[in-house]
Amino acid sequence: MKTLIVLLGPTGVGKTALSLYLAKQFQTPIISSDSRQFYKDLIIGTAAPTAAELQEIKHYFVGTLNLTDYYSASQFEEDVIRLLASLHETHDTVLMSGGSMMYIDAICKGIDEIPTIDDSLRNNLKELFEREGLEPIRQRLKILDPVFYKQVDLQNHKRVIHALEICLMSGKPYSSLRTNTIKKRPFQIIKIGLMREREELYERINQRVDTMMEQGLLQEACSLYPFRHLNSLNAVGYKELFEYMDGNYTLVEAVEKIKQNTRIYSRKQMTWFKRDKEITWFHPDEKKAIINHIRQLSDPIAQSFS
RNA sequence: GGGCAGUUACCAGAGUGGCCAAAUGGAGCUGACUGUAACUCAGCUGGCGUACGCCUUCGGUGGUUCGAAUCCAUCACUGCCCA
Repeated sequence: MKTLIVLLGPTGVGKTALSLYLAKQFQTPIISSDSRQFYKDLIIGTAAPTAAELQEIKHYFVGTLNLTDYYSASQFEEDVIRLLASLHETHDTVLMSGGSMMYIDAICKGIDEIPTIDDSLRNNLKELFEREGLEPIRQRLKILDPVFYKQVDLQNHKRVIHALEICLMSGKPYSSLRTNTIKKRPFQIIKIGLMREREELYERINQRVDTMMEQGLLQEACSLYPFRHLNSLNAVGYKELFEYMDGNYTLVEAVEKIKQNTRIYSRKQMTWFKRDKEITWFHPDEKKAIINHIRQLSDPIAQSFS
């Protein structure tokens, strides 16, 4: 039985370090499921694996995208599933590591078929929203997809607009495309969650931000300033420094904001992961226990005894 | 030493007699989330209780009043100005 180990957890918990360790133990390459490490220009701010680490272990999906590239959880699903099919020919076990919740779910559970939205349609609705607010968009959604209209959070403009986009793009109600089926994968999935005491996690996050600044995060952000409006740069660590460059924050305030927003992000990740009952949780230091757990689940002989 | 301004919940900051456990923002906490998701959105945030509610708060103390965060006196502290 082929296996995919999914290593996940909040940002700063220590996924990268452990992923390198597990990759060596199990002789596997690493697939990144960190949606911001995909971009080749986001290095310091995403705490991407170092050049040395990338050389030591083969990584996929690290630094493969341009900032202007369109990408989505659905494309990630397609790309990773195809990649896994070929990796599994030579590896029984493959490791995926990262904290992007929806991207992880796209691999483990699959995501429904939904048309990709044209730029022109996207821009039209964006303009409408900026000009007249959300209400006209809600009203159109109510007509085109009354079912979803009842389910959405009507305050959440991103969801409301997107739902309407899909209705217009596909000519069908969005709700009719939402099948919510979990796709069967031709491999076994072992989900390992990493967790630390909150205080410990926050300390690591704060410290990591300081380290990023020492490594030149400000310069990295400076060079990306011209691209600040791209979605890929709507990311913690960059947007705060852009605010500083605009004169809205002092540098000290910006750094403090990065720390805060990283902590908030880590909490959102935990909220998402908490409801996934397939995850087995460990402290990152429990290497032996993690290895045993994986061996037990992936080794067919051990399995027959359990 | 004299004059003026101020002291409100974790922080900032409204409120100047009843509608005040006290606006708003931030932080914190909880949660939602299937395609731009490190996005976006929601709830809670003095204590106890599911709730009607009850109890303890607005620098300290003492008053006025049916009733005070709000008025008066006084003490303490902080800031600015004059000496």
